[in-house]
Amino acid sequence: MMKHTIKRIVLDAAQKAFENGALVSEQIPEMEIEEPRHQAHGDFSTNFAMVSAAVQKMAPRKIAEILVSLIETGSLIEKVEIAGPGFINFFLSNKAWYPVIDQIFEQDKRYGASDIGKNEKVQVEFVSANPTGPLHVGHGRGAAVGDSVGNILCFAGFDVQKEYYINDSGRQIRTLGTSVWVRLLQKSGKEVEFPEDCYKGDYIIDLASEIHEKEGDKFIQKDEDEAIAYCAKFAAKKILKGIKEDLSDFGITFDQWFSEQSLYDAGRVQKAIDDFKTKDLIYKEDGALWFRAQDFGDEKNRVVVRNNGLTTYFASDIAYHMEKYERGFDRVIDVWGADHHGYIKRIDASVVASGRKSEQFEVILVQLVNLLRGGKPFQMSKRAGDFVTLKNIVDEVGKDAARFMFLSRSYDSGLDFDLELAKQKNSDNPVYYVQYVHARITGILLKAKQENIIQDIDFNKGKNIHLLNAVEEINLIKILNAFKENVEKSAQTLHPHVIFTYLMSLASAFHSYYNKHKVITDDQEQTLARLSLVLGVKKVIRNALTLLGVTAPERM
RNA sequence: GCGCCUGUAGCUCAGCUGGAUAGAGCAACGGACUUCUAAUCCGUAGGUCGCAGGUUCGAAUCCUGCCAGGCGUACCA
Repeated sequence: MMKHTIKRIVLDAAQKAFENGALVSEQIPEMEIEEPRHQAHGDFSTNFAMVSAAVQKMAPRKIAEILVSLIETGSLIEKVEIAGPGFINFFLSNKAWYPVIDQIFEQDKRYGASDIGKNEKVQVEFVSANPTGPLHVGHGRGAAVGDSVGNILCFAGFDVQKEYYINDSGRQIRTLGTSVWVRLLQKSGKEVEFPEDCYKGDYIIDLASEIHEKEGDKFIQKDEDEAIAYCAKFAAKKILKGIKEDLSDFGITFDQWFSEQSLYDAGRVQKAIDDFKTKDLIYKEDGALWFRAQDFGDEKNRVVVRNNGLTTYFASDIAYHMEKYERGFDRVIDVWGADHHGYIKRIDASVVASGRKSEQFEVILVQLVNLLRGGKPFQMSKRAGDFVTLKNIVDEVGKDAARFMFLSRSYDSGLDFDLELAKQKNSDNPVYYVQYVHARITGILLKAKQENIIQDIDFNKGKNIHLLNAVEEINLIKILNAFKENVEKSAQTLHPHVIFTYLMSLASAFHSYYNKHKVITDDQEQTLARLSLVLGVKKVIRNALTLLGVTAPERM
């Protein structure tokens, strides 16, 4: 919001300059107010003079001089300088920053929230793993990203719904049933070879044991199809329950669990195909029905109904995405693993074909997780069945460390996740660095309460803010002020690691301040000012951690 | 072959809707605990931003072409 004020000042000065004839054109080209990297360049800087050079037919530095002469310095702006090729640098007075603290106290849990979303209805769909096995590390990263993106969009003023799509229909469920059934037969003492294309994990054997305990050997006599159907239903239900528990332990809840089967039951898949047929977007070839995806930018046309009469996964996905927009979402965001990237264009094609804009469909492609233990790679092969589950990870390193690690860098890059490192309770592990700030501040506030300096460790109004004059204090306030911009940037780019980076810089500034200045001193008035500042820091740390789904502990 | 992602300090990565001297953590080296939690801080050292062109007053950032790595390229899900 500070940026806004500066922009206003620049625009006013430009207008004045035009009115008194110093500038020849009233045109204002696209200009930036930015925060310079170096302190020597002030708190804010604008490239106005440079971008205006062409329009004004004047040297940038000359334009800068005209503007600077019209900008009043005084209470808020300490000084204005011209630098380099024509940057105008603004140096703010300490006083200009104090309102930030008041805002934190006033807005508390809403501090940093934005309204850029304008209540737009957005759906974020993530994880959506097949209920054929437990969630693994890759799902964990997708879950952390999807959940945080949802939180951040919500905080930025979007109307967000989080959804999990359950692929409870189709061949993989039948394969699951077969897998369990074969294990069940083996359990009953039958010599049956385990099929190559079945799920090999130990959890299949566990499921078979459960059925065996409940039902005994009764399935050996039963009709194969009937038995497999029973096993499939039993296993899928059980596995889905496990998935829900694992996600819940990971701090994730969904607004809706959407069943693929329900699309078939409601006739929506057929309806989608019929709809495309009437638009002449479907044709028959080699006994199969094809969607003209190529007409909408895909590399080739895609099958929706196979020559055996069965619909493809793509067919139900078309119906599913149509359904999303019919539910009223303006924007649909899917979080997928990078190995599905070839699928984007085809869904996009179907979305456009059904009358929506391409911009209304976005995919967050999360690159793969490379699991390590003490620097050595871990094998994760679903085929062999010896993969590391999300539950393993959460049990071993904890929810907070896992989530923070998953969000520590952009999902555009592959992630090395070292279990040994995530487990360490020291500075190698960034989650402690940040949580420690929250705990440390709580410690200070508790001490202040004990000494009767404050009534309660949480209070709702800053005191003696004007006494905050140390460089480190002003610096901290500046970072606190930047929280909202970071939320907005994170929401606009759909990148939660922006919040991670922000947290690290705030934590660093706080630890630095803590080591240099004592909060509680003999100077009562100053102590109150500093307590207000650190409580402000505490609130912002909490707000930011909440967006990432990480807890803010009172003590560690 | 084609498509998506990546290539920045010894390692892991920020910075990428163009801005002024490219940042952080780890590792290395040297310091700071009688103090509100040393799970911390301060300092030193470390870089042809994969390579080559182009656009621009200005390029790690945008465009083109190479090179390297990961992933994908089904009438599977």
